[in-house]
Amino acid sequence: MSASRVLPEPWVSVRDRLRQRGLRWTPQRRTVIEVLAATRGHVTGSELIERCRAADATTIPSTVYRTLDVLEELGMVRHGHGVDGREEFHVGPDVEHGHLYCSDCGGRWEIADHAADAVVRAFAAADGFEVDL
Amino acid sequence: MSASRVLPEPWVSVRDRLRQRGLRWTPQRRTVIEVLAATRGHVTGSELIERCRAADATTIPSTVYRTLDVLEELGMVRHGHGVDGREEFHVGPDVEHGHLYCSDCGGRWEIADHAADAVVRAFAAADGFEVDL
DNA sequence: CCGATTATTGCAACCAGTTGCAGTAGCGCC
DNA sequence: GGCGCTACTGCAACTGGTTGCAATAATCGG
Repeated sequence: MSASRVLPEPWVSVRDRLRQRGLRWTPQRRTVIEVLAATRGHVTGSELIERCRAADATTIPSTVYRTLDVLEELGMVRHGHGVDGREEFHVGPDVEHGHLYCSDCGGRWEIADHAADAVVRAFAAADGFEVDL
Repeated sequence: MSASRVLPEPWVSVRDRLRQRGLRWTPQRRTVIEVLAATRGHVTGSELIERCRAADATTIPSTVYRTLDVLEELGMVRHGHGVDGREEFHVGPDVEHGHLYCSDCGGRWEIADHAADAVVRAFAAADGFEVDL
């Protein structure tokens, strides 16, 4: 239970990918990555920090955010901003996707693939833009 | 020059529209509205505050934000969040529009009308959603 | 295994924005 | 013109997130 489990798939390679880039594998990064590995879908910055603190009480916000920056560069997460402007992270390597927010109930849906396609095509047709959701 | 000029079109009526709703016309709101009236397109929250302070050094942030909330309810402004998650206000009564951000240069374009149309239609066709940009 | 290099951490100060509260002051009514 | 109701202001504390800097500690080469 308390023994260190092996990280699930996309995450096992992170350590080596960091080192290949001359970056370092630290206990703090390990904590963040373990939390992310146990997370699916979306998290806000502060949720993430809370969970990290649960795993290691000495966790410090700025370190978490900086780690997330690095992980984003590796393509392991993607960040965006919710309706309220708060930081939100998509734990990937997920498919690219967009969101739809319901102005009545505040809920959120992911944009269905075929709709996303249609949108991308719409922009391409209209202005020649290439869209990266 | 320093005499109080009459506010330009969409703004003249604000005072009365406020009163109709039981809201009040205060010097602070006047300042914000004058600044907005002199603004076209987009502003961030802090830009707005800076400009208000230039007009009246006693301006206080929370008052500005609260005034913006009220004005949003009147439909005079719309707020959203830039790529960096910072508050951004569209000074209206403008047409509805969306934005496209260039991931290479960081620039922003407004979404052309016909493209916006296409997007709205795409969602309607895909899921029956009604889109409010 | 040790020492040098330098990425990373922890901290503290700061920016943008929000919120609760007590005092102030618009506005409608007489 | 004065009164009362209550919306609004100013403040201070707080949330979420970012940044500069000195100290720390991964990692690499020998």
